[in-house]
Amino acid sequence: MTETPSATPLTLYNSLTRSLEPFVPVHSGEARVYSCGPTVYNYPHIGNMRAYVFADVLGRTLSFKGYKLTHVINITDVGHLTDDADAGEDKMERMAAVQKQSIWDIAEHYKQAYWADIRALNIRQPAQWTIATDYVPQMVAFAQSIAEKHCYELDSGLYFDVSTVADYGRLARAATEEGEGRIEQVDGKRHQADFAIWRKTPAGETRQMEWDSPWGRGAPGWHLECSVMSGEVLGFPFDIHTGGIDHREIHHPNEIAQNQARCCTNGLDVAENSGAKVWMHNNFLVERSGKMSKSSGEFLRLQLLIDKGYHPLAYRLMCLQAHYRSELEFSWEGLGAALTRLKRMVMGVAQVRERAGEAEAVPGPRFGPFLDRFEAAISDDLNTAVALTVFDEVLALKKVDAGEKLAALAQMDAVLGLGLLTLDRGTLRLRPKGVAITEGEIEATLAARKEARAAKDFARSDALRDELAAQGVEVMDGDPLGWDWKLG
RNA sequence: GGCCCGAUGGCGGAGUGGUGACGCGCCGGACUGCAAAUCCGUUUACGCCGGUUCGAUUCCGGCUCGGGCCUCCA
Repeated sequence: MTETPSATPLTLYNSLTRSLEPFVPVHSGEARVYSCGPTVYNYPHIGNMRAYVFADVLGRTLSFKGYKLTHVINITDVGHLTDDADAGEDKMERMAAVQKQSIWDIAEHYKQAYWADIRALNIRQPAQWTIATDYVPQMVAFAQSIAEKHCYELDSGLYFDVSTVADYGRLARAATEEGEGRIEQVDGKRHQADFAIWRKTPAGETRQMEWDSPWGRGAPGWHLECSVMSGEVLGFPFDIHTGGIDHREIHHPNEIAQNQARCCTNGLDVAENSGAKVWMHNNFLVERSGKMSKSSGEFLRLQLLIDKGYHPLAYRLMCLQAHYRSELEFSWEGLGAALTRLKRMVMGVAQVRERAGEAEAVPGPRFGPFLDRFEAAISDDLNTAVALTVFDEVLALKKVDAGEKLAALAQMDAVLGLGLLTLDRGTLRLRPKGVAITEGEIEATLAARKEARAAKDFARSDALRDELAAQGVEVMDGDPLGWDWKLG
């Protein structure tokens, strides 16, 4: 019997070719990944966070496969307009006006909120966070380098002529011509798809964020930022560029066009010409009541789930149960299901930990086939849903060495990122925001109930249990914790 | 109008040309004073109509329904 000695090759879906491709790093043994991060003009909603859970699993998988990972996530704090007609307001400027704060304060506040969510979801820190406003000089330089051959100037700014690069829009699979004329046109644009590289501050106005440039005072275009930051930090071409599936239509095709111009290449027949070899996009988290849209006003924040008593890692598990390229249906019921599963996993691992003791161990041959299947699943375009089932199978194995089992579980959790080796049941018991009862009161009532039970006064003990239930506390005699919050 | 995607059991969600993943729920059992928690076991599916095939949920065509993008969004 030959154990599979060689690791399963990593296969990833490349949006540019719309096909699964074996991962071949640009630099041997390395993986350089750039992920489109948030525009920090508002809180992220849980759908936004799915993109970072996805990017995190990708990064963890690359690490698991032995690649030296360099991951960069950007923070956009300027230039992202409220619409794509190059005529809208800057999102940052608008929120600053609404909240009567400086744009810098807005950026800082929402950046911190985003980072809090990143931590709560056990998303690993990237090698570098790039902040757009830190790269303005480089953006100007980038723009200058492509201006002559690929851009033209209008009163409102410097525009990129999409006809100057081959295969514009191939990523989106969109026709470049026609157009229903449904978006507001900017006077003078040569092609509907042309986009702003530099937006001039209108005469007589002053923006909170503006810089000098050869085209006058103004701000960089949104698409320019990602081309500049990814190229600066990772170098063209780098391995993988990730983002939400919505970016596949506009933002990334524009980024690719800029990269083609910058690299002085033309056609996209050679993947390197797009700046990144592989473009990956996660699908949306959807909610039946409508799309998860910020502009619709209300949206689900991670903090809301926490306030209701759902541990954030239950949301991460919910994401992992589905493939990143599939739409995922959000519901409270589904989130509750994930929390229940997470609790059981955590309890199972805790038992293994107890029996394993302190001894370090490595998984023996008994675990080989399982770990192979785990790796095969994760290597198959990140099939976390199947990988999870392998984890569960290993957890359920009887009569195996606890230390070895723990080591096997640890290897898998390093990819899943659920923190299963450090979490305990108590940590998952989040206090819902709405409840008034204190834990001291709960303990007191539980003590009284214990006495009643000892005295076989079941009427009283049941009454006390009902009393707790009415306040959102569920009594569980056979559970190590003894009680838990009831979720609405 | 244009481009694209999907349709799997109560819910979510994998996957496959032929032995019906998995999770949660339900049901049964163990445990419990009774419950809950936990553990064990069990149940239900592949939108409709054709075609290819020895055989299709899986491939092809049509239909119906749903969704996304084309306008800010991960």
